[in-house]
Amino acid sequence: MADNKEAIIRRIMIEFSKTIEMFDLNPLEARLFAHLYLAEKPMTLDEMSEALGKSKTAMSTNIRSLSELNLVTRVWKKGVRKDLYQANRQLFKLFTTSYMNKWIDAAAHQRDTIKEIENEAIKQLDETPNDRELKKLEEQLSSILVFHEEVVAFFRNKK
Amino acid sequence: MADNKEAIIRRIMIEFSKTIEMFDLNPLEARLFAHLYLAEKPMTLDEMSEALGKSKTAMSTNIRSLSELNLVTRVWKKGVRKDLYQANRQLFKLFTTSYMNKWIDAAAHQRDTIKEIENEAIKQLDETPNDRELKKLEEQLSSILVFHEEVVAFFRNKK
DNA sequence: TTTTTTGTACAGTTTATTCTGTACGAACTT
DNA sequence: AAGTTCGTACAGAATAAACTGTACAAAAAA
Repeated sequence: MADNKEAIIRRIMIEFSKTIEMFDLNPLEARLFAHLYLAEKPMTLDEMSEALGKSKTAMSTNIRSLSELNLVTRVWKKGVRKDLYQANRQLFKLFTTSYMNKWIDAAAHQRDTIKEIENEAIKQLDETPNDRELKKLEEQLSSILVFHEEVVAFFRNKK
Repeated sequence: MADNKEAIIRRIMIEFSKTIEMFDLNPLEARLFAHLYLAEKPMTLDEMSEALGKSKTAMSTNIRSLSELNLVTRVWKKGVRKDLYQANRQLFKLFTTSYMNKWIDAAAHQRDTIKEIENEAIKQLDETPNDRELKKLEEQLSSILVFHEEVVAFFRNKK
């Protein structure tokens, strides 16, 4: 009977982790979060290391990533000297927010870069207005820029 | 002057490819698409290989991935014996559609798997209704299932 | 038919990512 | 103060991903 529960937990870990990985987390980050989520209590680096069978160094680096994504929080508990981390619990909001923010930041940055290139092309086109190849290039840049703007708007829109 | 155009093309390739990679394409797939998009004409595997400086084998496997994602299309041209591929051109629709479909498929599949595990837990809970740990596990499964349903709905909604 | 050309499967190599063990500074304990 | 404990930086090892060259089946050309 206890075996059944263990088996269920193992399966949840595997499947839940897969889903979390879809949000661009590496496998260990995913398992770490899944474990903390199921544990429902703060854990130390040593405990995580023991539970997942990975080095403490790996816990340290991966818990930091999760922390930067606001997926876990460091908490204090009187009398406990080690760092304690716990999983934040509003799954959907948590993952979609950090995921979309990443998209928006990256896409906006790419858009700006494309815009710069286009400005450069326009400047050169001023000097040689009859350069048909350059003209075509500028048009392509324009369509790629529109694409980037649509992507940014798309994700902004979903928040 | 021709140098300027080359430089612009090179920069577009780099930046555009980065954006495409965000849609879960590997670097070569991304460069391949970017190149085909800028070329604005169908190309053979040998031409791509030459243009990107990578093996023909790599072209073959990566163009197939792009094709499966509906990002490129194989076309026929009278007199040309080799396979010809061209980039599809409605960037935004192309990328968002294939991206979201991938999300929806994967998330729905994960949801079903979680549902199965939950059914298993419920079945066991019928046999041992007083098992508080098992009860808690079932509740956790339920919340994870809700999460999955929200993810599926989220992406369905955006199409 | 035989010969050439084309696309791709597959094995092995190269390159990139992930993970571990050691080492060390900072903070706590005695 | 000296001695522990803790978290993490860093270099190297293990693992995974990407890429190449060889080989070969299918189709076209001779």
